[in-house]
Amino acid sequence: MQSSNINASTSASPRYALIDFLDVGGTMTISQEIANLTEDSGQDLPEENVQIGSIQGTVVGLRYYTGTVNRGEMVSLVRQPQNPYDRNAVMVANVFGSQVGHIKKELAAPMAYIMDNNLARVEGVVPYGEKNTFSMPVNLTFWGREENREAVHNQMRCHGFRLGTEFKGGTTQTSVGRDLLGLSSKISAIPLTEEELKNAFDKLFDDLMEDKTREMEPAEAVCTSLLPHQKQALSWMTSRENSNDLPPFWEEKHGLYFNVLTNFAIKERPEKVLGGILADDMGLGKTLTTIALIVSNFHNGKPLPLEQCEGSSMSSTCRKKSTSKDHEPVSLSQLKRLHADGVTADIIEEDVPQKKAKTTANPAKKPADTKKGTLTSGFYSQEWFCWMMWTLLPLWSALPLRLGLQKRVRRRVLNKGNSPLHKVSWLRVVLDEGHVIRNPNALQSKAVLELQSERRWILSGTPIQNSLKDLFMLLSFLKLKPFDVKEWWNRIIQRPVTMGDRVGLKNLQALVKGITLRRTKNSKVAGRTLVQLPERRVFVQHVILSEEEREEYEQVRREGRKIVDRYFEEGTVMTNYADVLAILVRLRQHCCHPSLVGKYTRADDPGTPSELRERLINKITLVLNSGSDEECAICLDSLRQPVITYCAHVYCRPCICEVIRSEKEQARCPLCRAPIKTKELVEYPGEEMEAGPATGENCRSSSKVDALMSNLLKLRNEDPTVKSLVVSQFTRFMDLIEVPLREYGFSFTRLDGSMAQKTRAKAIQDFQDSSPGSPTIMLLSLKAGGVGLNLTAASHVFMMDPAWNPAAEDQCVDRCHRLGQSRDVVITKFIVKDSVEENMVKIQKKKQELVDKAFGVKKPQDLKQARIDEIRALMEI
DNA sequence: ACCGCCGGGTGCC
DNA sequence: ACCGCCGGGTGCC
Repeated sequence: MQSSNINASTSASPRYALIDFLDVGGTMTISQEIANLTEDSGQDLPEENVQIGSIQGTVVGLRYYTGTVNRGEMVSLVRQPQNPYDRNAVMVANVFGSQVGHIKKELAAPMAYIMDNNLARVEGVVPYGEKNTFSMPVNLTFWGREENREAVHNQMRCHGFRLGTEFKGGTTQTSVGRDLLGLSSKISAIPLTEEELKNAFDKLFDDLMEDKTREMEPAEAVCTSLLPHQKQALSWMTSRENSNDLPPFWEEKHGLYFNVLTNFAIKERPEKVLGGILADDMGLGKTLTTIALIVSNFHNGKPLPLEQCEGSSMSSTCRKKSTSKDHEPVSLSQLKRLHADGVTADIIEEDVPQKKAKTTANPAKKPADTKKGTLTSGFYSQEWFCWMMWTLLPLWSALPLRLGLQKRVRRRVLNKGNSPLHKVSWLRVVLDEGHVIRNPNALQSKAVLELQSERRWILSGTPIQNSLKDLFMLLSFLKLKPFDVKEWWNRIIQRPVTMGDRVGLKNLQALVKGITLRRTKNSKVAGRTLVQLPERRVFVQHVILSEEEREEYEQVRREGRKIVDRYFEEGTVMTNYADVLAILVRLRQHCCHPSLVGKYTRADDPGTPSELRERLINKITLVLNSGSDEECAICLDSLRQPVITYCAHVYCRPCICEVIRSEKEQARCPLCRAPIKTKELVEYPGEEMEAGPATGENCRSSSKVDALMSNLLKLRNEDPTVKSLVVSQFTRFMDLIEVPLREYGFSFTRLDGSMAQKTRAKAIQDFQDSSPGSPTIMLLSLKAGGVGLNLTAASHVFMMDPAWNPAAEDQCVDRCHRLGQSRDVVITKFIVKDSVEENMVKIQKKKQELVDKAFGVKKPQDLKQARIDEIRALMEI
């Protein structure tokens, strides 16, 4: 190709980020459990959605602002405490955030009080007068907790206003939404029953594939051939990226742009929404399809120009592959080298736009083009990404190498606003396993929303995990206006739908359909299911404890019960939830192997009262030994020099000390905002503990280990080539299992969260190797068995201990029960009889039923009660 | 007239 | 704003 082509393509901002959130879906860590608890106490709970009253007010100052509204359109009310003319000022803004005016000051006074004290949220609708020059009426509705009703009414009365229930004359109804079904208003006024709503939710993401069946061939550089459904996805994704159409639900009408869902109109053409949600079921090849998209759809629908690679340490490889017809895959060692001296270096060394690449391994090719902040010179991280992925295609099993990169990216992204990733105008940002951004409070979610990009994709098999709320962040990331702002999402979709509003539900369905492609393994293309996987059978094997084990178990249970009983008496179960979980972990560990339960040595610490210290050490020990590779919430890496704060959150010592150093006296815990001090950090006693049970005790077996071994020996007798995964949540349990594996001469590998990427990749490669003498067993920590991992060499899975989250187990099994698996997969779950494990299984089932029943409409008090009931059931109280 | 009334200037918060 | 409000001009009928 001529150099002019290179110019054209490079100046067109060739950038990608494929951001992988790998640690999803694994076991829940204790802190995650707690985070989930608090997550549910958000402000949009039904109990806070009581209508307190309504009143008509006045919007003034219209002539000073550009924001306009339509008849019946919603407006938002925003406090302006810093307003120099009136500290009670309440600003009125339209759906697009443009200011329309202010609330008249007499009314703003009581409103300010109510809003500032969180007595109620106020929502506005303009009933008429939208064309007025100076002021317009606004119907204000106050929403809040029942207990604040009196206070709100009083405050309004003090200022001479009386809140009513209805607006006289005119419509209370906003003109939001089109009656898509053509239902008469009578029918649509009948709210949906809970049952109907549940059904609708179940089906919300069912087979969103009609009209999306056109296939597209990927660019030549994609060496793996795509399945028909993948070609369809590629075609759909390409059309979503290249479309010059208005974003979903927008229409042009006499020079104005209307949103058919909301009836909102604006003069300016709404920004394009290029991208969407690829929500295919696990194992259908979402990532592969996306990589095909990256390679096939660059600018103007043309493939990525491979010549860009020229001059880099990778160029020879890339060019050879792209020009010659035989797409011989690069070797693993080549990839490793690239990983080591190319990409990693680029990302670490802040290669920022407008600057030349400094990395010696990647000499800059052209001077930087500083226009529009785009980046043309040298080999910056983003180009490296696409090259890495391209070269990886024929070598799909080398995926973990790529994943190693993603972790760095994730950490980078978190360095909010300041990260090199935030300074780049990306062509495309893809969130692999994008549902993890569903918590809007999480730093990673906030950071990801800040990324500048032309095209955005979310890949997720489970776009909605718990409730409708989960969808909000996804729309927010996709910048699908106005749903990227919480208030509008709540008012237009979430509240109407949870209150059973039919039009709201129709709108939601249209919304999802317009931006989502989803197929399941059972979806049919031309009468055939997409993926024909071998069978998958699950057996539960009950394990009976030996007399000695039973005695020990009962003792631990009695001790735990004593503590939990006390919490119940005090009514402090929820405040001591972490403690209760800790006790449960001990019991679960006992079911696996008695010596799993850590004992700690008490060291003197003059700074901390011994009782507190004991409790804290207890907690940190459990966190670290839960087998779930707890991360430090600051650096997001595995914990190094772990310490626990008085508020019971665990961080790396250097990380938390840095926080305290920079914030000084104001230092607060990043997770709970409790004040923290350096001298109030309690260390993990560490090594002595690890060494503790390593002697003598380890030689002892356990009933569960025995049960596993007899299974493994039987299998080996029947067929010595059969490979198995042995999965546990406790890495130290895996240590203990290694002993008899060696004793019986099994060749095995191991994969857990603490392993470096290099050893990880090696372990996977060894295991997947089918040559004689290769390992037949892989010890796999549940957490490490995350998305993307390919372990199809195994046809047997032994789940050593039940997880709280059955989905995590399923996902782990999917590592081997996926494309490429030729044998039937047999899953054996070991459950200790008459133990906390049996109770866990019962709760898992019950929980599933509950979730099915109350999807999206669960009440928080029920949830809290459910947790307490769970604890009761687990502890048999 | 320390008022009323008139009519011009003016205008969110 | 085809309003309200302000403050200056003005003043019997």
